Amino acid sequence: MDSDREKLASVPSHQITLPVRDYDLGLTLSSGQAFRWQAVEGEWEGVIRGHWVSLKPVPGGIVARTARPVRDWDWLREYLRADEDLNSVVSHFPRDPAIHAALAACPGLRLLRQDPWECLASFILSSTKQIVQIQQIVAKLCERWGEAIPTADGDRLAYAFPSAETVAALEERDLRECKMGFRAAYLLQTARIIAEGKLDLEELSQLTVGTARERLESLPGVGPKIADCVLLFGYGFQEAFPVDVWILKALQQLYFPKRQVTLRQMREFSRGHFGRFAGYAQQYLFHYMRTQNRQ
DNA sequence: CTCCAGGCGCCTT
DNA sequence: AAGGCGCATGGA
Repeated sequence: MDSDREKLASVPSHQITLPVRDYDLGLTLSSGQAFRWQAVEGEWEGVIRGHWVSLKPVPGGIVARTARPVRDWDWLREYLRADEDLNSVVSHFPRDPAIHAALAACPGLRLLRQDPWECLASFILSSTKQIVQIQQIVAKLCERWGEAIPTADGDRLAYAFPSAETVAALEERDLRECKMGFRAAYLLQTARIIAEGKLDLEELSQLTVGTARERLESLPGVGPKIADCVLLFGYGFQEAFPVDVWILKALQQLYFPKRQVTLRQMREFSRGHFGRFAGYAQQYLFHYMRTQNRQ
């Protein structure tokens, strides 16, 4: 019986159902950690490590459809962190009113585990841009310079995220065509450093979070905030706590309503206060602030 | 029209 | 160490 199931599971297929709970797929994919997801008729279409995939929430799980038959679905489980137990993460949060409100405001919000290069490049492009605009820039970059890949419906194509080597071979004006402005030079220089092997992105996952952060911050266009985003969303260093303008507002308003606190002091405070899964707490506070601000 | 956006690098104190 | 400013671009 079990061996039959093994055999069935290893047969290449265009579809799989991943069992998950406490998982708001739409909220997670549109929460500003990844920039390539599009809502199409109740499903979410995107590209993960060169696989076009469509995801649909169903009771008790997520149904994934691909263009080509797939034997090993680990890339998808890893990306969605499908095996992570949200309750055990939340149990490590500090018990304060701010976290409580943020948790209540966005149940089922998750962290993704993205490809490090795509994550790094995307967040280099994120500085002083709104999420919608980052999505547009990344879409242009992929359409213009990414490899064309098949989708589930015949003639329509999707595009992979261009590799560091591909970007490194371009000129700055090629990148500026994608409307990324002054970020073009940063992306190009960073791509060349990686393509030349001067920094090994694969190796970073084996370092301590502090050393990995130092390496990332040595790249042009990568400061503390972007480094923390890459550590959190691309490598799964769950203690990383990106501090951007929204989080600054959130911490100021929720934890220091009486006195003005500098960005540096906020980084200091967040390191001590939020614990092992600080990155998850950050994502909840970030999204909480964004939704509050909408009205 | 002005203001600001999931910042960073460089230049002053 | 800490603060101010310019940087491209587009949406509100």
